[in-house]
Amino acid sequence: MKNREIAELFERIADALEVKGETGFKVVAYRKGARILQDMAEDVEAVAREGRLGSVPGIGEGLAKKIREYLETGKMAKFAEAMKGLPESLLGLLEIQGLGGKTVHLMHEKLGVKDIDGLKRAIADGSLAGLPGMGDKKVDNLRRALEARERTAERVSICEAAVIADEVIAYLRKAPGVGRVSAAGSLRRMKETVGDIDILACGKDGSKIIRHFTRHPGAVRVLAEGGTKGSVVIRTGDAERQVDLRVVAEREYGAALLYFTGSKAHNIKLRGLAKERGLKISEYGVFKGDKRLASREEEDCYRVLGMPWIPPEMREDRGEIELALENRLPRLLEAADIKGDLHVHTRASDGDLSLGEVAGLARKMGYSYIAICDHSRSVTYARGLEVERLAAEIEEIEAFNRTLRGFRVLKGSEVDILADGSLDFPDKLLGRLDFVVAAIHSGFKKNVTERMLKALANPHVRTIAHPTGRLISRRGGYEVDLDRVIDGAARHGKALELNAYFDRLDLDELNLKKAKSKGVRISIGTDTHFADGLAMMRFGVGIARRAWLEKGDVLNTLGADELVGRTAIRKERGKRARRP
DNA sequence: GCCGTTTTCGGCCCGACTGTTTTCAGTCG
Repeated sequence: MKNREIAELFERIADALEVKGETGFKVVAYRKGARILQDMAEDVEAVAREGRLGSVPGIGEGLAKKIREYLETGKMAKFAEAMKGLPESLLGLLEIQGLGGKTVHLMHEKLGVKDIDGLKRAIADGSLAGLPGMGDKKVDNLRRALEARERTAERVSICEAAVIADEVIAYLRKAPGVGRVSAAGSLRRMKETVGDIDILACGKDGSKIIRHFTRHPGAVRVLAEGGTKGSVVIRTGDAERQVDLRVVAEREYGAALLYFTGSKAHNIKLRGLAKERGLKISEYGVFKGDKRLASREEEDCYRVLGMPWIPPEMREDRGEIELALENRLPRLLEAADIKGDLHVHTRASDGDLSLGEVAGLARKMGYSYIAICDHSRSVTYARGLEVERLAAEIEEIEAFNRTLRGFRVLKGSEVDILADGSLDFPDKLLGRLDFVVAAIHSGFKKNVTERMLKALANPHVRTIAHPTGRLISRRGGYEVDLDRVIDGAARHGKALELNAYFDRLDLDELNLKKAKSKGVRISIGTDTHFADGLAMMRFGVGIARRAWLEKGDVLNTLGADELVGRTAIRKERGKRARRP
């Protein structure tokens, strides 16, 4: 799939044009094209082959031609042309806060700055300050931006962002005269990683609330402290994270929340739509001339634009506005729909908790079941269970279940898919289980696709855990042809997992969309190993919502009887089929 | 470069902030 490659090229063309001073709408068009390609669940090659490039909104004649050229020749003449005379390293300067195309162009032209080191030298020897429009403060800000860049990660995991935001929001609720408080930005949209942490509050006296905010005990630096906006750097562990707060009047809360939640592309589409109708939309409301039509609630703003409220997770300009206008938005999966967790470890393998402890926590979450899926014998580093230990665990769970009412522990396993695609336990043992998750933990480059397909064909397997194996902060994942795995799951009527652990979130939103389009159900499991792990479900649900999954797409919205009953029925069918 | 039951040319989201200016450009979200 070349979607990302081509998106990257368009992105760099946009950067190069910007640095060459060709700002404006051409640059925007390339950036938009890049985003569309990245968001596209379909393989751009297939779309091009079927002659459908022209019908993708945002891809016109020009971009379509360049895409075809790249697919056919592996090259894009426009890219070479745009990069002519520009060192590649120059484009990296655009990532520095406060540096845009104009300034980078000027620095390159007048001072011969080519990269970050060149910029540092130009700051140090004073030549930068000599540029027109460049004063002491700008130079100083750039110096600080360079320092900050070395200290803070570009994006943080949604989990880390949520923990910080939850804490700061709780703290802000104690501010004098504060009204509603909410996370905004990509955190509210539940993106798998988050840039800055954005928080919105309302209240009569913005300055007082912001002063309270900048006095947060974890704040190591205050970047801004005004009447409507505050910005601090908060230290968590060894990292520093920027948290921005905006305070608006209560009557503007909805419009401001809509605006600060984004995404930018969603906002732009909405504003264009408003304009077509003679309206104007800003963070202060939806206006007709000077008349404010809506601003208090997000719902009001959407309503005067002729559509129902759009869930934040959908706000990416991926067709949600068009659907909303036709009143055809899907009813997304909700946290309350989840009846159990389908991937949980205990102390028997590498978890921290006993069976009783994890079941107790699950009950507190309001679940009616969990599936205990400890590792199998080959995963020695995780104390994988031998046959006898799994048999013992099965008996332990059965005995435990007899003591319970209104809750059930499902007997499961995260059984390893071995190098030859066979499973780490014999079928007879797997047949005693309620829920079998198959997974790869070794041989990431060895026939992964074939092994997964073979596992999916086993009648006892219900789902494949973390099907790409990526770890967001650490590694890309297995060498796997996921399209074939999705097709295999569809063929065998099996599910695929959405692993809700924050560093996995695997399948990701694009692959979830693909799976849904093929009719493949998704099992959401937290893969929990410790007490806080079950709560990761919120991220799984968030990503599922970003992929537009509905209740019916997700396996663990079923009750335990239905879930296990289906297994039993399938096994029965399998047996009958095998008997001539 | 994209787009169009107003348009095939002339539009293309909106406002705030900052720092540099003496009326505005650049950048950001």
